[in-house]
Amino acid sequence: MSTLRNKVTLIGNVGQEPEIRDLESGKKVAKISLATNESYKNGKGEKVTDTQWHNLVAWGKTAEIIEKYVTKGKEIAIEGKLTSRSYEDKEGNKRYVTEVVVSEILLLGGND
Amino acid sequence: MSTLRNKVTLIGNVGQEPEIRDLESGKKVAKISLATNESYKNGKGEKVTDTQWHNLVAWGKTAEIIEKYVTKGKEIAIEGKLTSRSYEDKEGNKRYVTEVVVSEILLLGGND
Amino acid sequence: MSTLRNKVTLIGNVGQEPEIRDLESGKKVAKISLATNESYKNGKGEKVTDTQWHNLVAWGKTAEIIEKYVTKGKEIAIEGKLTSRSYEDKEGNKRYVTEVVVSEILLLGGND
Amino acid sequence: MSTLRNKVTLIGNVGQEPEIRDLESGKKVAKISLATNESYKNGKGEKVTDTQWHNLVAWGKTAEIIEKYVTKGKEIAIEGKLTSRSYEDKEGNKRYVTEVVVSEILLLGGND
DNA sequence: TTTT
DNA sequence: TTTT
Repeated sequence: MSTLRNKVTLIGNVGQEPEIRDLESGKKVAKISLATNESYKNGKGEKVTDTQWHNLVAWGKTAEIIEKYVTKGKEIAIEGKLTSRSYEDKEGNKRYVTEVVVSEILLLGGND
Repeated sequence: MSTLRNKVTLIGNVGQEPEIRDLESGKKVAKISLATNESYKNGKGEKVTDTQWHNLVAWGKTAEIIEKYVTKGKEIAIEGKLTSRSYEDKEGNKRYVTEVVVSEILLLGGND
Repeated sequence: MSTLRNKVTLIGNVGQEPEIRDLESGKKVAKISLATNESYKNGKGEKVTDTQWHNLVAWGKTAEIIEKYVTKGKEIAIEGKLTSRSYEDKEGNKRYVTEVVVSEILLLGGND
Repeated sequence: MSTLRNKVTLIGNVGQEPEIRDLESGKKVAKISLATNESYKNGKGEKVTDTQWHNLVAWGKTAEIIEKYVTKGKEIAIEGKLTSRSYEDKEGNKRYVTEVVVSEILLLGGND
């Protein structure tokens, strides 16, 4: 499972309460919507903010850590892999979803 | 333009000839479809290959390097940012596209 | 100046007040001693902490940001390059120093 | 063993045949001297090459992969952690060594 | 939908 | 020398 060939690192803020689901296998899955914010001056010297939202998925042990410690607004750092999958929507159209499968998570700010 | 908050690193093979477009501004845009391959043994000891395809976009100078040196099949390493944008398709449905905006590219294999 | 070929990312705490020097050119240099902490359970189930100390150097604009915002104890994330250089000590022996030349810095915790 | 807090990624060429040692425990250790090359134009428009040499150490399974596949001159990508340790030299002076402890290795060039 |  |  090469992490060198496909690696995503994000540092940002959690947009909503993580969504936790229990699988039949006993394993957990956690989904997080993560914002990465970046602000810079544009050509006219105005401050511009660019926010990107990312879909994160975590399994097993990482999902359990998220369930326990990650809440809306928290600043976290994650490392993972970029993955895409397709599915058919209700109208039978092929849809694509891109997600970051989280392999490691770090709680920043040490506060709360 | 913080690269620390949102960073993607991919090492893989180019799936097709890069698509180059000249913008009215004189700038170039390059699009690449990149495969990252990973093989591992599954529970039964069978070798499984998982290929992820990624949409890359590059602007300006990076696009020019791609036009000159990157061809189908080439092994490259890239660094960039994970971005998503939405658009409306012909039926007026909102569609999402996730792309990696390339900030740096490395030609591997030292061949040719 | 390829960042892809030589990249270091550290998230840790600043051990002492950064050392700032003004060069004759008007440029600034900042030196930081950064601790990265990692704790894990050893074979006997005991919690072990492993702290690594890193020598960081930053130039110009990055040094100015450090002078303004970085203080002892702060949690920061940095990206940079791994470099080594040698010098002769007072006894004429060749000594080696390894430093991380910082290209980007992020102040974490958003507090203070 | 957080990889997010302390991460080094290097893509470069192996300077000499890796040095392999068998430990009493049966485990192997591999040492590699890796060059990362970077070339750029200086102020006068002259092409300058800056080569950095890095000390890599790998244990166990990674060391075995190195023993089998890595030879002088090979282009490899590695991921690891930045570590320093000190020892006393023959004259009783404290010396510092900085090494990258390799957690993952990738053979590039797909040749041989 | 977060945060500065 | 930091921090949890």
